[in-house]
Amino acid sequence: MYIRDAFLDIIENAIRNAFDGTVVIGRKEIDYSVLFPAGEHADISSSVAFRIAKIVKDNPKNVADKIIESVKPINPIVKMSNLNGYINAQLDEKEYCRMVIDEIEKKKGKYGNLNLGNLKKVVIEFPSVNPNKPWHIGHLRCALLGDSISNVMEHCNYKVERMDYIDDLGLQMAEILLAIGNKKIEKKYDLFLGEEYVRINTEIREGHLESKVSDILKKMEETETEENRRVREIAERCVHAQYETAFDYGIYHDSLVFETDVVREGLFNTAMDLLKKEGMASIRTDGNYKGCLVLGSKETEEGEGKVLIRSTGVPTYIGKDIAFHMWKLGILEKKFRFNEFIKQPNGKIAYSSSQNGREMDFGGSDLAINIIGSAQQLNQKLLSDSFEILGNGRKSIVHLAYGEVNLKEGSLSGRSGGWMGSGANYTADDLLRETTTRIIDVSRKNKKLEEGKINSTSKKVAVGAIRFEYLRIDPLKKVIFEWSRALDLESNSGPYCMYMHARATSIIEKAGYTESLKVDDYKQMTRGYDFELIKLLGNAEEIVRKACVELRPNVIAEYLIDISSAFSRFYENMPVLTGGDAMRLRLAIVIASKQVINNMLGLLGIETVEKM
RNA sequence: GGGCAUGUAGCACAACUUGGAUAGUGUACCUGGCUUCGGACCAGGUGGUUGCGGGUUCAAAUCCCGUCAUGCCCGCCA
Repeated sequence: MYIRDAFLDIIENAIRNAFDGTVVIGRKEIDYSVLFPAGEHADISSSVAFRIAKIVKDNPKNVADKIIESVKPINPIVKMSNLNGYINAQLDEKEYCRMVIDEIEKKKGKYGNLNLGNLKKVVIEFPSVNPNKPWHIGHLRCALLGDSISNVMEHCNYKVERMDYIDDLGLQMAEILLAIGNKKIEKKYDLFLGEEYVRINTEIREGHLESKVSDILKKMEETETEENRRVREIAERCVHAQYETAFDYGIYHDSLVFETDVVREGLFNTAMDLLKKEGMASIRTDGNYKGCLVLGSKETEEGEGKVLIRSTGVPTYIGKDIAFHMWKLGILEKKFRFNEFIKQPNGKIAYSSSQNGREMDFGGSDLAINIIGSAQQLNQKLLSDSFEILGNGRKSIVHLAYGEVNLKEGSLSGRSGGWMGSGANYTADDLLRETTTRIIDVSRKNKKLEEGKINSTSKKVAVGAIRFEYLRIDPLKKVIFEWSRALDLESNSGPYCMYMHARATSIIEKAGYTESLKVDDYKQMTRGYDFELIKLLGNAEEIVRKACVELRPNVIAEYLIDISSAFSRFYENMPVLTGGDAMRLRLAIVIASKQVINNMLGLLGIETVEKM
């Protein structure tokens, strides 16, 4: 960030001096005029003269000249020039290289971090998959986005809580109860449930099972029934199975909230009472919604609004969601209690809401980010609108409406079995298995790893490949999944970046260094491939900021491609070990590059390897 | 009918929030490079009416208006 700031300082001062304070232009506006041109023109540039030209009614070229005349360059900016009105600055490559390398050396794993959050708490909810099926490749997109955005926000100094919401009530669970009976389980539990769910839905479509389902549903929604107890048990067991998948991909959580607890803990009723008191919900006395509690004031038109409690007294999904968010955003006095749910491979315990747990420091934030598919846009809009009122403008819900994943053949429906394939299924488990197999083949051919390490390394590379392939795309875009693309390991890929990291490692090892080395001679620095790389490495903070503010990890993926290919060009063209006088400097650049690639991959949740 | 999102080389993406210099990257296709720190690599080339039509501007993929196409949503389902 400092190069941008240094440049802004210079320009801001120069404008003040050049126009004796008669031109009023905000720092923000100057900031927006900054660009990093691709060509030879400049290392950093500003188009602010065009804007000022309009104010002072002069032509941009004259204005730029005037500004440049009053410039006092500060290191590492050494030369300013005017080209057709653009104010171009040149950096001293030796000085700038020293600054960037020192900074990376100083901050190491924290290089690229910045303070945007001031430790403000944010609850990030993902992927909230129903506990009756395995995660498919669409759920995986949600989970990876949530996980990566959590990483990024943590590195921007937010206090992040990774939350999962488990809908263990509702129709789909009643159907599962009916489907599985006392069947023997011979495969992974989530897959077993998923297949049974598809089977029973075929039967429901063809037969007369509706009344059976609604009987179960009714009993399930009552507390203290066998069905109620059993459904929770199935849900927990299913989530445990789903989390095996999550852990394979390096996805972790802090807290899980089960829908049964939203209702059971009395939290739902408290929430609805509060809504009534605030005049935001009312019981309808006639019309279609007669006898229902409806979101919307008494004056709301007939037929408008959303049902929160049905005339039968059973809460709706949206009703429970609102209650849940009132807790999430600390609007309710009433609290959930939590118990240990599972110890995760990263060493942290995930806690779940539980009848007999204890109160813990979950929820109660001012900011909630929901990573939920675009299909839920309307509900999410209702939610965030409600909370603008409820929270007096201090509470906000941000819905990241990511585009859903589909197949060429159609949707990945859980109910009709769109996620089931002929050879492999479109599950997250199968995707990882297929990708790992593919990577083991490549690894064998390369003969860089001893046989005993091929499997574990290839799994890491596979996770990197998949995570990168998902995260490199703008969250809002819809995705059509294809095996051929998923299994592609070439340039714009995770393995490519991981490969460059491994290459860097191997160069450093060959040079006989393990840690860092001190460089005091930057004379060998040129304006070639070395400087192109250094300029990129210097931009990390800018990139992380953008990714955080926009909730778009793809910004980081894009950056990784840039650094990795610049690094590749650098070491292909500027030999390190045989670099003579330049050897130490080049080695330092390799060490710095390795660090930045490692940090940025880390934000995407990709673990680096030393060899592959 | 109303709302939201998307539309950029054959294919997959970036640049759009904040207008700025020749619209970037990968794949595919064509050409070249391993006795060299690791070829999951590098160098060069072909390929673009930024869906379409207007407008604003010194300057539009980017902003505004209109229009077309695609997907999703609009239930006392979740």
